[in-house]
Amino acid sequence: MRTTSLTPKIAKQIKIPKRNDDRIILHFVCSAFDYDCFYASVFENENPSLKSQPLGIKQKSILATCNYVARARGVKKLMLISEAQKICPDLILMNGEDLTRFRDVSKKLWAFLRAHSWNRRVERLGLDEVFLDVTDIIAYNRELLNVHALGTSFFQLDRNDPVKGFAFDGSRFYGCTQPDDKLRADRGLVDVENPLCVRLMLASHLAGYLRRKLDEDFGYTSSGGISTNKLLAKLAGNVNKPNNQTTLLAKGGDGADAVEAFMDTHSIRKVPGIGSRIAQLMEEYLLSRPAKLRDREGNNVTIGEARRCPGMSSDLLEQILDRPGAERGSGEKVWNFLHGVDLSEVKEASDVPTQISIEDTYMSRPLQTPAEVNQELHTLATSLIRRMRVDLTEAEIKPTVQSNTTSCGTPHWLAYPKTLRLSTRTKSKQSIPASSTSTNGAEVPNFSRSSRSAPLPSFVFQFSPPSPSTSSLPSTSTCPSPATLSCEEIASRLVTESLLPLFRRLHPSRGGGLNLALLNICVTNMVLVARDEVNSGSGSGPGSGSSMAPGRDISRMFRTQEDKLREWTVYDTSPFPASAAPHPPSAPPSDIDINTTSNLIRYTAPTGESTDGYPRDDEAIADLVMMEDEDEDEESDAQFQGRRLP
DNA sequence: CTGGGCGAG
DNA sequence: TCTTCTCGCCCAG
Repeated sequence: MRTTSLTPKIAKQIKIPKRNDDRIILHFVCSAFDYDCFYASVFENENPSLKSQPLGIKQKSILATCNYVARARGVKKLMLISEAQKICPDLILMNGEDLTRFRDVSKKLWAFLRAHSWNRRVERLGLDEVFLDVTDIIAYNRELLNVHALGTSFFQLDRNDPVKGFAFDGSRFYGCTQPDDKLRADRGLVDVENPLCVRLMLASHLAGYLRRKLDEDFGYTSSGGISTNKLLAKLAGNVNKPNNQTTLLAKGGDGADAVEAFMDTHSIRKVPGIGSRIAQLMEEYLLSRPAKLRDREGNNVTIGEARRCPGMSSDLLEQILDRPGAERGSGEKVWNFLHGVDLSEVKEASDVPTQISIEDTYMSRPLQTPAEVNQELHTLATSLIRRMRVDLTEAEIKPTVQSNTTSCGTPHWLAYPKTLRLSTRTKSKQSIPASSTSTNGAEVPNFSRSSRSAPLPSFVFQFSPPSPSTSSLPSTSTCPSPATLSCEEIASRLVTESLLPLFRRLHPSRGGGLNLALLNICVTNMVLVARDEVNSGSGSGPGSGSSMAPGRDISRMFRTQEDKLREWTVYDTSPFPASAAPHPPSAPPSDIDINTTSNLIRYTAPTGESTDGYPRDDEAIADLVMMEDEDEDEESDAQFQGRRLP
């Protein structure tokens, strides 16, 4: 069909992307093998006696993952619980539907790595993966290197403190390399004349140090990849899992391009950034072309095959991938990937997420009645409010990570989400797997989510002590705060005033037979609060912030290197004040622009009266809801308000 | 700005 | 049986 009619442009010059070796990128995967093994590791760390027993993590009716004791007994991840229990009757099952504990561990590990960065380029991917751009640290340490005493080198982790760091043997790589010619006498040795080789060697020792600390200090093993961009670092890390690292060398022992050889062994689906949709489109094209690629089982087109396909080019790929809504420039992006080139930057660490969402699925028993929906929305909304308090607020005095105490300062919001979104999915009888392609025009009505959004009312920002749910004490005992509302109270109001109107927009038909397999609620569109002079004490809402003084606010985000590393030294456990007194010992890097750190918007609080935009007027929203309600059937409203018990 | 698609784990 | 529970980016309208 469409794709097969594409013809390579013959006369056009094909540009071959050139790798850029300026950067050094590290990639870590904690408790590798697969991401959800991380879940098992978290439970094992909470309760070490589990390590010797078969442990499974369940989510709904399936086993999300299991530890290696369980795997040795034949239990597999993604198995049905019933099946797993048949195979292994003494399987210990933990519920992994609530991700809180995994998030907490993930944050801790991420904070550790972040403390070692000099440039804030520390990007999280999922809960258990992190990229670091360590170009600057490596450049600095390369200058320190004494080529005549490589064996007794010292890696400096802090520019301002020559003692902070570790000793290493600079004549060798740490961990594994790729390629790794075991027959060569110079295996693992460094070509001192080659600057890139030296930088990769240094990075291998840094990665090794960080992985050792992750293991020793936190109890999490990890795999690591070391290369010159995110793509290569990530693929390299896959080579020696779960508890080792791989440095991708530019040249093999024979001087051939090792990166290209390395890339060519992978199937295109292994490339992060080439997902199912892109891979499918590429395969449709490639498998219809050369005879060699055609009649073979499985669509495992390799990178080498795609790259060497006659006429293949950035432009051809752009055509192949062109479809309504397609990302522009993805042809060039994929063409770059095929050559081991990835121009994307490691994003800077951000203190606030761009969205927070909570969802639950009801596959085995879809929700049918509005009363059920009401009940579930309440549960979800309560979790969402709790999460907002955890992830979008900060106590005035920041707790130290080691002591793990939540200090009793007046918490304040770091950001206000502007938008609330409700998504649902109905259970469809004939859910067609993505692999089956519609042959002509008629797109498969692939069951997917639909959503509606509305402004998030500001009463959700009424404060209360941090996470009363996790405290064993009655919530009144600590940090009494004015204008305190519990998560449940806020959730109830949110359901009736915002979520139900949204739900009715999504599902105008009344009565039962809703057949919902998924509910998701999400807050997004974050507006960062300038948190300088915190308006402590007030039940701060989006309108109550004082005007900001951006200078101090930003400098606070760039604490000095000593400050950050101090968090991880054994002897100094003193908490540092969050907004310490004027503290400009080392100026923040001038090249950092707050606008590039995230796509979050800074919130400038109006100094006087409220503005026409944000913050909104609750009453107006309430009115809107009332008006909408008016043309609704009252009986059905009563159904929505009703609480149904299981 | 909204609603959907895709890609990551 | 494409499963679970997310998060982020990008697009068109």
